[in-house]
Amino acid sequence: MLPEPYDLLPTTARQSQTIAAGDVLFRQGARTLGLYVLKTGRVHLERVGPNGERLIIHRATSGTSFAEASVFSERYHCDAIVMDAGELVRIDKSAVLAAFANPDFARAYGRQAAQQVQAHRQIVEIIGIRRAEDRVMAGIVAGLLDGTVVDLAARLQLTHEATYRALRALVEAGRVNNPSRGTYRLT
Amino acid sequence: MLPEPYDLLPTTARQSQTIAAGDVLFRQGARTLGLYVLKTGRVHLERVGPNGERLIIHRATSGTSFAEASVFSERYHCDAIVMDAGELVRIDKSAVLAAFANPDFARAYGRQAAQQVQAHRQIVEIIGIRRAEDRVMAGIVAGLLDGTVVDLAARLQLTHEATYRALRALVEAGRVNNPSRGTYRLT
DNA sequence: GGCAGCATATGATTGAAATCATATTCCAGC
DNA sequence: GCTGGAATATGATTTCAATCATATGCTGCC
Repeated sequence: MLPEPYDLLPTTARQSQTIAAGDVLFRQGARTLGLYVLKTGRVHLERVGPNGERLIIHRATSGTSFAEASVFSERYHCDAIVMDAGELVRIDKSAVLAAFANPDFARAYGRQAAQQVQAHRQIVEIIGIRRAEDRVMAGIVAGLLDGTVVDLAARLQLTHEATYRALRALVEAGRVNNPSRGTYRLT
Repeated sequence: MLPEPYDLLPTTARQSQTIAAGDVLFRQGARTLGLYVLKTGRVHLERVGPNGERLIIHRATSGTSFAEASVFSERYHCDAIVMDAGELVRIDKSAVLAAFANPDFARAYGRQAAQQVQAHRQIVEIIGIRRAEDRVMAGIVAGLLDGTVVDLAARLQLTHEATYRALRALVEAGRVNNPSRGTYRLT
């Protein structure tokens, strides 16, 4: 099943496809087809700077959508390149635009988008915390430690070494529990 | 005039108010009234962690909206505290929810939200760049240097000193032009 | 016109996270 | 049940941004 709000769209609006590493889903300047929901694998969105630098815009991970803004645009503004093989669903631009006439879809979209914006703002604030220990603590408080420590480290823009060290310091300070290897929770 | 998409709402949905430093716009747990558009001043959104830590969720700046997700929620999930005096507009939750029945509003909302999500993802990617020089370069390529260097530094989560040094290095490397004191642009 | 405050700018020192290295545990797949 | 790869974990070293310090230019305002 697709994540909200795209589960409300007719099945005709979706198109599943498998992707292999190196595949290019779209190129900067190409006509927009719609957005994507990544089931498995990894996809990078990249843009080439004026002097030829490759600038990563976004790294899409399993279970998330990307290129949502393409629904409102004529052309893609970046390249989408598959890093790891997997599966995705393409969702028709026209179907999404049409669905905005349905208030239920519109509200579901709005809710989802507003929550995502909020989550991103919080991430930016947390990443702005300089001390690794404080940053990891904030990340845990924000509920970012749902998967592995390696995942947490990536979300916090820290190396996993720094994250492990911060976790140990937090455990030693009694602010975090470490009931078993690899599991940490708030005291 | 209000930023998109709130300019499409009836004027009855808005309520202007002046705010003073220290004012509390809402508290965590309070019934939601709606979202806010900050005209001038500064507002912090904060949440108290389980162990009493104050965690800043977001720092709203002039011209931006905040608490958008409250439209879809019964209770505010954080505190909103005025840091610097200014003016804002409160926008009724019910008016926004009703407006989603208007496809024009819904699409404008969707477009705005999708673009904001995209911008935030890019910021997160850029902030993840370790070397100050590369980070500043990416920031410039992304068009983040529209105001002062101090503003750029804040957006990049760098100190302004590090940002100035990076800019000088980029100028010396011929990657950035510094036609006059305080102005930098891509070569 | 002078003063306060902020942006610009850069040098010296410090500190903390990145990097490099290494070991163990866990799990999936053969 | 073995093997390879990833997560967990921690130590040693290096690097580079933060911090502290200082100076100048610019702007608004009293």
